[in-house]
Amino acid sequence: MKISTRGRYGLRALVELAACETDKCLSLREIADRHGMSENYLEQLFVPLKKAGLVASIRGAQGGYKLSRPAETITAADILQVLEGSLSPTDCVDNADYECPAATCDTCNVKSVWQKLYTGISEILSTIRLSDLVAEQPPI
Amino acid sequence: MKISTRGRYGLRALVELAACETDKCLSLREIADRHGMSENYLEQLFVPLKKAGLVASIRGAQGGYKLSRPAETITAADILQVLEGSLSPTDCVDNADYECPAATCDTCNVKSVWQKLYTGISEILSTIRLSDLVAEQPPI
DNA sequence: TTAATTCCTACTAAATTACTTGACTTTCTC
DNA sequence: GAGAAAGTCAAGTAATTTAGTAGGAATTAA
Repeated sequence: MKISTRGRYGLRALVELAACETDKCLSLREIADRHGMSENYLEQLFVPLKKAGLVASIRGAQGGYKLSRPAETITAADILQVLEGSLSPTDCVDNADYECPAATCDTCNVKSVWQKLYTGISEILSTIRLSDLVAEQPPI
Repeated sequence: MKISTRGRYGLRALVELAACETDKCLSLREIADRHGMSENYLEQLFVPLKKAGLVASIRGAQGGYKLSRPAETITAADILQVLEGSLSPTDCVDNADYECPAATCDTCNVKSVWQKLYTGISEILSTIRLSDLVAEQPPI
């Protein structure tokens, strides 16, 4: 039940973008250097983030990434959902195609646990906005 | 952010024990057969469960395992904590020995997210008692 | 005595994670 | 127009974790 570096790096990177002046963009190199991350690895995380419409890229020199929506409208749930694949603690509570071997024989006695956990995790993360995280940050 | 089979199998197995008559014990073979689990694998999960004082074993023929406390006093948090190692989504919020590389240079801007998530997960899971799960179960 | 069971140790195949490498494309600046 | 600074794309890979398997020793009810 650990968040992987994908989620951790991605969230930190997007807070960085959110903390930036409006319409200024940051290069992955800058973010990676500042946080001690691998630039190439971070690059891979930005592919799905861009595809999900959370960030926009500017190519070429002096280019980089910026948020594609206001920081108030992007939550930790949005980001982690994209980078971790899903917020659910098991496949059985969010993947319609998943066939639980236990479900067929009435032996799964704990699905309600995963359901409650999923709901709770989703609620918590969707109340956390990037703008909140920027506000928490100590001034540099 | 997925619960592994350790946690899933272990929780299901303990609900099974909780559903059993008081002071009767169940063998791992019975549980494993009923749930389509590997008996040897399940056996490995019961080592830490026993060490944590959640189950007691009876050796020899007609032996097995039973809960070592009433089902009302054992929560999903107790079990998952033991089997998953911890309920925290990152090492930085529960492991005092963990040194976050970001913390030293004030670049970690998201610790509050993991802290809130950890608190939420712990709260949810600690309100779920084995006795609740047994009560939910359809009668066989 | 035998069969059922826990206990214990070791091994292993597959998947996942966290990268690295390198070539290619776009665009700003000089 | 050249060169450098970026994003884009496709592979490869070492280390770790996961989910088991395998097999024997110790214990105990019948």
